[in-house]
Amino acid sequence: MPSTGRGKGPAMISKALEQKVDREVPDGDEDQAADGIAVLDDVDMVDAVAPRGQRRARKPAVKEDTTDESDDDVPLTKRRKTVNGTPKKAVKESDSEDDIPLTKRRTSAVKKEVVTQHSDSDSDVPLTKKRAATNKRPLVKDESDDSDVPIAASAARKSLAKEKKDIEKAADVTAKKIRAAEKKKPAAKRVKKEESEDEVKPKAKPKAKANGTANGTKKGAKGKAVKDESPQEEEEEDEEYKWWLEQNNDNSVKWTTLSHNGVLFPPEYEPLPKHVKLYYDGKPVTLHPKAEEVAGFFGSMLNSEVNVGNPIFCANFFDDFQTVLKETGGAKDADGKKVNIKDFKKLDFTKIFEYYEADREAKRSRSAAEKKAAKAEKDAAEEKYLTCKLDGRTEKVGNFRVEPPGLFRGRGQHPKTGRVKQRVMPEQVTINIGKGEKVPSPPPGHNWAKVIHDNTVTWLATWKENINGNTKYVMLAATSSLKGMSDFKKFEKARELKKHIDRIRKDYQKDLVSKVMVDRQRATAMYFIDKLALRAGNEKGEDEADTVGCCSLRLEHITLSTTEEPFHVTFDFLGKDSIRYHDTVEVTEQVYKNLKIFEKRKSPEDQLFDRLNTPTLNAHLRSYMPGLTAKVFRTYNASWTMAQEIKLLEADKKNPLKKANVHEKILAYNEANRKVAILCNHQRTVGKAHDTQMEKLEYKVKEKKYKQYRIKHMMLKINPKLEKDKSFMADLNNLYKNVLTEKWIEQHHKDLVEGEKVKIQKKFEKENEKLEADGEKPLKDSELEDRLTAADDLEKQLAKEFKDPKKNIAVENANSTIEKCENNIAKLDESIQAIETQMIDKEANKTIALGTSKLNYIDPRITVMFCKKFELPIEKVFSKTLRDKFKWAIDSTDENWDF
DNA sequence: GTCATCGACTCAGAAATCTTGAT
DNA sequence: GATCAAGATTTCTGAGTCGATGA
Repeated sequence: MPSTGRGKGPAMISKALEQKVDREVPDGDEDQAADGIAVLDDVDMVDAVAPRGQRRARKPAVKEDTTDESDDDVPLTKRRKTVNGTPKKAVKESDSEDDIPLTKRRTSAVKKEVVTQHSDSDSDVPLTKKRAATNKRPLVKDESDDSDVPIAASAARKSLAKEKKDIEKAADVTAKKIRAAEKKKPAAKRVKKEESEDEVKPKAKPKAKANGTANGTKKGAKGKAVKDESPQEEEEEDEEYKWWLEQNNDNSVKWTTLSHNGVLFPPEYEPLPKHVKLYYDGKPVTLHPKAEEVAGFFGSMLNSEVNVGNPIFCANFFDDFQTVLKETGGAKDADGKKVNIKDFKKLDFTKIFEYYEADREAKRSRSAAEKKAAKAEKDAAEEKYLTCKLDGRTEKVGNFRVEPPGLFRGRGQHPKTGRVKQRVMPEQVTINIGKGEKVPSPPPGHNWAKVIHDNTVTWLATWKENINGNTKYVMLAATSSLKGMSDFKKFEKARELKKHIDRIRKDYQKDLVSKVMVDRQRATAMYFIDKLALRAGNEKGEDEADTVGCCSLRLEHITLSTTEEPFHVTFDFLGKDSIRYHDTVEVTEQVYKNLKIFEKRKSPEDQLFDRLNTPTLNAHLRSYMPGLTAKVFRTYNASWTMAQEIKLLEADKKNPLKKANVHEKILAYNEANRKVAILCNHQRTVGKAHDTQMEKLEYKVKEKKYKQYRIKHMMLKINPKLEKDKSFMADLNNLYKNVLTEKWIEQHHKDLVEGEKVKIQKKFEKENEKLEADGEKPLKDSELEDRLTAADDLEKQLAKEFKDPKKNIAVENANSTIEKCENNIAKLDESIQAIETQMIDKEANKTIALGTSKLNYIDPRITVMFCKKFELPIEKVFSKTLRDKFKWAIDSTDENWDF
């Protein structure tokens, strides 16, 4: 694991160091340099240290003594912490300000800002340099080296960065407006509002239909999503608990009564049939069922290249497999002699894989009735676990199934990936249930680990997994009231940040030039968290994948630009789930300078922000707003971006979206959604079939263009004078030379003939099947041969056309006129356009996952507002589950709602 | 008082399953 | 209306965040 590199940099930033870095940084725009990036020579900012060496709040020297700096030379991890884990600064500020209404606190904050020379115009500088990325969703893949970086994402991120300038300006204006409005309110009311901010409930409209469409129409008539909403269910919905209409100010108590039926254990292991064996060194071996089960874990996933192709996965599996073998008496050959399994490469799981594949295939190919029966049986077994009673209400349980044993699939280079996840026994499971409620029975012959009655938590059952010692929980479904309330509070907190964002931004811009290293690092980190939506970046252990977030970035994860592209930083690191973040962004000159300073005296594997960690950062953020953490910025920026994108759509009076068709409305929504997904770096792996699917679409386009080409030739036959029409002939030649090459036409002709043959053959076979079923004689083979001559004729005709299209493409319909031909060409044009739009959309979504942002980051009320404003049925953008999850938003939001 | 560890929760992409639409 | 592939949705469980806890 790389060293933390903590405390390697100086505690204070000397003027000499600043000047040295100044000489090193590439020449930038003079105006920009003058724009609020001066070194604060006149304001001596220091880390004040308490007499006993305890860290003190950072204050201007004019107000506090400048003392020993030694503490700043001490790595963070070695430093003494602060009161109750909260740095003194936060404590001090909250001491002095916690009791003051936020609106009043703001006044003092503004006063502080006045003393600085800093201008906030830095925030107006676009994050990335303007790029000639005219097409937001390029169809052609960039030829750059970063083959696994989402190209579309990268290009779109650039355009998003340009928009961010306006988005931030709007945020600034909004924050000021909110505070101005609150200032006008009577003081008593203001205090009350701020105190209960977290508890404000969305207002439900009197007659809102919880699950209906946004515009009040009946739910969509198609699809399963709506099919399973029976009248009975609707009736139940009417009696449903609308928590958003009630006040509940107690955060610690999650429920009063709770009853449930426990958890569902996976079925016992079914040993393989006797003839299905693991092979070692070419010979079949017999294993104890326990070892066979483990071999089966690996054998059944041979097609999962991402796992079995990973040497760590294989090594860990083999290690655990050998342990199980030892414990169970090892492997034996056909004669019952012991086989020493010591070389992974000699293991052959093919037979096991084939067995499980055949099993999967058999399941897939069951008849509809069989599938239905199996599902009914499964549903019946699960029924009692599906719901629980919480405070007398029926609520859905989420993951009531105990995770089955298998191989741990750690993402990326997780050091434990491939290890055996053991079967969870009832003796490991703790049940949480209401006092006096009937405790669910453990499986026969077993006991629960414990039964507790803790109403301050939301889980129903828990156990520890054996790989990382992590706790697993059975919790309520996302559609439950508990999760809904929690979701609502999350978005309200993000909305609360809206009021403070301008001064937070001003403050960190100011701190970017602080003389105190820790402040300057924190400000730079905040800049990244705010502008790039980076995650906080907790410290990670040796036994986890090496992934980072903002605070844990190392020098090796950033590259500062050279003179050609001043003030650009390239980020290249693995984030959550080992998803690569690779992007070059433009930063302000001051941020660039800071990074240069932070790099001094460090190695690539050292921490960039060696004086910062997530608790310190979050403690600082809490000083602005109760409950503010780095994570809130992601929610805020995602929702704010979405809301601004929708405002842009609204502002487009030339092309009113309200009048557009449903498809265009969905596209517009997805386009905005995509911007949020790009901001949050939500990626997905490119589907295996993506390239072939794109090729198919491309072929379809060419096919249609070929049809146009033929029609144009027919037009020449109908009206030979067209040959003198320059524009007509140019179109025709262009189609031939630039779109349809000779080679392509030749191949297409072959495809057409082949297609015709297949069609004839299939029709023939089908007719024969029918005849046989009716007990009649099948058609003779000679009949098929006769019919196939039609394909031969087509082949001859196409060959002639290929040789001399002008002469041999004949008018197919005697009634054809120039006008009819033109109509046909226009129709083909429309169809081509539709396919091309589909291709652009498909390519744009190739590596970007829209779901995560829709599910977790975009305030659902923005979506509901969008649907109501532009008259789009909500089910077009929210699936059934999302409609259930966000019932509170659907029920309480109108078209004028604003984030 | 400090700080590593733990507990409880949210967020995340892959895989599994279901639905839709073209042929 | 049967079949099949593509697309949409749901499920699963690993990976984060962040506050609390206790040595």
